[in-house]
Amino acid sequence: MQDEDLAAIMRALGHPVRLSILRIVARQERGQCCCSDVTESLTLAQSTVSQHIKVLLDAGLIERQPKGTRNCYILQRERLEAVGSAYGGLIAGICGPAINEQAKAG
Amino acid sequence: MQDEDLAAIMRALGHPVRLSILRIVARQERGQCCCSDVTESLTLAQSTVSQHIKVLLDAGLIERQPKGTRNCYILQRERLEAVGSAYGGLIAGICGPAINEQAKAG
DNA sequence: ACCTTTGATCGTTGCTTTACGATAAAAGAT
DNA sequence: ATCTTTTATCGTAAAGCAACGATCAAAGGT
Repeated sequence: MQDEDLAAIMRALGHPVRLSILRIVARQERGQCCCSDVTESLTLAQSTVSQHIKVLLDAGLIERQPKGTRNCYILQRERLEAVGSAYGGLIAGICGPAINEQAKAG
Repeated sequence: MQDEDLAAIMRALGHPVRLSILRIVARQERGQCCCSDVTESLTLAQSTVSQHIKVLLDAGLIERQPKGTRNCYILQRERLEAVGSAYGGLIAGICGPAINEQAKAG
């Protein structure tokens, strides 16, 4: 994963409300999924929640699934885990091989 | 680590230039450290770089170390790794126990 | 004592984000 | 066919961010 992509995802994760939304989506996933559920759990206007959801959608962290009159969302677990790996890679490339600076060049 | 803190750090990591700065700091750490080094490696004004550095400082991802007329920066490896763990915890709490929704309540 | 280097900070400009209410479209219910 | 529910989108205001040049303070060099 490229720096720009990782940064974009980090930005998407960089708001406490959006972390909450991820948790809410995860929690309710097996019963119904949600969206007005999310709005109920947060003291925010529906339009605001919808906007946050869009950010998560654009980052590929959740997926939309129309279901009748409502839109359900499901976690993109693989993507969430890929972000973890990408970050791990960044850290490894930063914290590990910092011992010899030539490592990057060679 | 709390959601708000994690989100704040994510936001700090949410800009490609700042990821680059982390890399540059890591690379040069053992020789001199840097700062004008960073500015040289990036096609950005010194003030802009300084601003990005401040964001990383405030997030606790690097540390300042005055050295004569220049300011050197060093990675806060533990913090970077703590972020990885915190994210891992988030993922685990989200991707794992989503199978039974009662887990969170009980 | 003076000049230079380094780098933080200030002030500004333009863009993006966050929050809101209002509106509109799609699906279901009556 | 009409009404309701759900939710995305629009428009907007306020706050925040990213980039810049200019400036100022601190440390070293001459």
